[in-house]
Amino acid sequence: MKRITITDVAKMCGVGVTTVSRAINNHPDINEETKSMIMQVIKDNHYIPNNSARNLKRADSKTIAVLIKGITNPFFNQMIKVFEEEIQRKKYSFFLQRVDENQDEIDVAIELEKEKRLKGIVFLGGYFSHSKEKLTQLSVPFVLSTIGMATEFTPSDYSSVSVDDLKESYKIVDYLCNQGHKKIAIIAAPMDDVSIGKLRYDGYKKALEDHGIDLDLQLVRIMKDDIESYTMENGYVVTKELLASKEDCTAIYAISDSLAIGACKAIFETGKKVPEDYSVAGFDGLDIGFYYNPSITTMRQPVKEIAEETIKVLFDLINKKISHTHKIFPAELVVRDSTKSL
Amino acid sequence: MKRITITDVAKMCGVGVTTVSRAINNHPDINEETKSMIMQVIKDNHYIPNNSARNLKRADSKTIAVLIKGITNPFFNQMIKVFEEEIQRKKYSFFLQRVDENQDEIDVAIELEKEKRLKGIVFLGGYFSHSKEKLTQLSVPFVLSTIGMATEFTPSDYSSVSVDDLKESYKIVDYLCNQGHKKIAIIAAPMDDVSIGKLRYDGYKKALEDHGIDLDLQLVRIMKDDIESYTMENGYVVTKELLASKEDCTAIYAISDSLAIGACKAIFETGKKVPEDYSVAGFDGLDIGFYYNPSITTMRQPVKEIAEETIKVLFDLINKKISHTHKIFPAELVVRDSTKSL
DNA sequence: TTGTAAGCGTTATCAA
DNA sequence: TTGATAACGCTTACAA
Repeated sequence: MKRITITDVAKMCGVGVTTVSRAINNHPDINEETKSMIMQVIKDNHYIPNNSARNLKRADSKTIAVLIKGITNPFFNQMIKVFEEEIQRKKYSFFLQRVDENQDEIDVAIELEKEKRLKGIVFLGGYFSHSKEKLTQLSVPFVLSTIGMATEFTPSDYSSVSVDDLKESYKIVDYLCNQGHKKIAIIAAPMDDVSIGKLRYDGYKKALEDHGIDLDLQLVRIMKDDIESYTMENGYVVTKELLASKEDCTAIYAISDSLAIGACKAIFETGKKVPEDYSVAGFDGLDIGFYYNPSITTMRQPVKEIAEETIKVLFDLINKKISHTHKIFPAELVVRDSTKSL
Repeated sequence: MKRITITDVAKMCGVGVTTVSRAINNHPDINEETKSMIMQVIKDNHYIPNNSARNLKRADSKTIAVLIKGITNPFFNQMIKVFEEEIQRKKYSFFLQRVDENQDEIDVAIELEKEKRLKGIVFLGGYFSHSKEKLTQLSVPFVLSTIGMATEFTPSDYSSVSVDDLKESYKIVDYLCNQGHKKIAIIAAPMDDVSIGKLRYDGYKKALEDHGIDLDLQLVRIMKDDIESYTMENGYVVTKELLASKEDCTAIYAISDSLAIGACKAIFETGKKVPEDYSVAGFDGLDIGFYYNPSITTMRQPVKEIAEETIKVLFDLINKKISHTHKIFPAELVVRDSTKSL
């Protein structure tokens, strides 16, 4: 099956390629009749323009790319939907690009920017520890969404929209303490995580401190790095170990809802109950936390608002209305059935 | 920031563009020294080739695209991982393209095929009710993965790898019947679903029939079409209605695990228990089914095997080793805690 | 081992 | 309102 090009279409119609191009791209300077004639021929012959050629020639393209690291993370599911809606509402097209766990998202972004003549980029997931020099290689506006950064980084190099992971993490641990828990284990990220993993852990430490509870390193359990991070499986394996160690604790704070669910399963398997024997709390506000039995106490991130604001900031950046900004949304403590007061 | 092209690099290096191209593409006919010199210049200046130009010029490209409809479906998560591994093992590159719920996947495929000079395509999700004429517009090999088709369709137009949805669905309902259940409700797909939704429903009907149980339309509950299909929320809402209708039943068969979990939640909310008051069974074999409380009885699809075979079939097609084939894998009945015998 | 030059399929410029 | 024609940035004969 030979490929049919714009030239072929032009010949069939007995017009020049320019005219065909005009018809395709809804240019004004074209006779309505010739246009509809051309469109008919195109339809009949199933002609589809080659995007590579278009992108090559075009100077810009009204597309926003969303780069997402860890596409399996259910937390991103709802966000993607909102991104798509918002971007299309602005009459831009939306392009979702998965980036591999061990790929550099900036490299991917630069490549894509050239290929698709992007107007803007949203980064989702990952740690995002890049040098300023690297960042400046991106010549289109970009926004980090729900990628909390340790504050030592100078925030003037990029824009972001997220919750204050440290503060919100503090809140839920604070809640646990107020319920009378003193021995609170945490399922945390490996220490090389300088992003949300570190921030949530810091919030945990600070809350304990403020309640006069000494940090017990035996209760700090790190996700396995040979299992995908933040997953149910990881929470399950880590909690099994914790339980087996006979370490004394009344509550487990998992830094994601998925981890929390894995923790619950591990608890059930040892014949114990949630929350009767152990209170379990998560973070994120995933749907499954509501459907789980018991439903999971968590900090709910306002995903919809975050996603909407991300796009708003991005377009403000594109339209040069603003310089770099950092929007922080509050999370909400959702108390459900997986925690009890002592 | 001016864009830097291959010509710029060539000038900087004092060589021709061909030589630079050779360096980039690991061509053999190039002096090692000039090559490393060029690569150094490229690195220093952060030159990144424009993919649109490459794709435009290249005749073919060793890329396989996976088009997926309903990317939020957790069932696809594991498959994607396997696809990526397998494709990279064959030294091809992997491209994941999301297709919108109301987009025509064939159109997307054709466009992409031109743009990226694809070697092959995998379709995941959706109903895939396309005419033969439409199918022939695709000029590269493709395979439908886990997209069961009603058998009236002539299978000589495409290849597929999946389970026998009708047969496996029959098995789990048969199991329920053997456990003494006679009033088995089903959470099924809308009747315009001619794919797995219909097949699984047909399996249910056949199993009941073989057990001499009359089909009770009051127990056939259809997913809401204003809620995303096959989701926990949908199962939850539908089950709430079922329960409120006071219809008599002892078991609920949901045609996906996510639906089953939603069903459980609805049951809990009315103060009833699973499996004591209602047995609940799902389909797919999602991880969450294991972690849920109670763990969910389900038909586990061998996702890894299916994904691997999909790629194998695709490459056989590409290498012209075979003509269209349809591989069927057996699913496995996994009895867990959400069902009991009467 | 290297370089020149001809496309790949579009869109944009400019003249008709 | 139309149509040549020149790019866009790259790969690849072909020639050197």
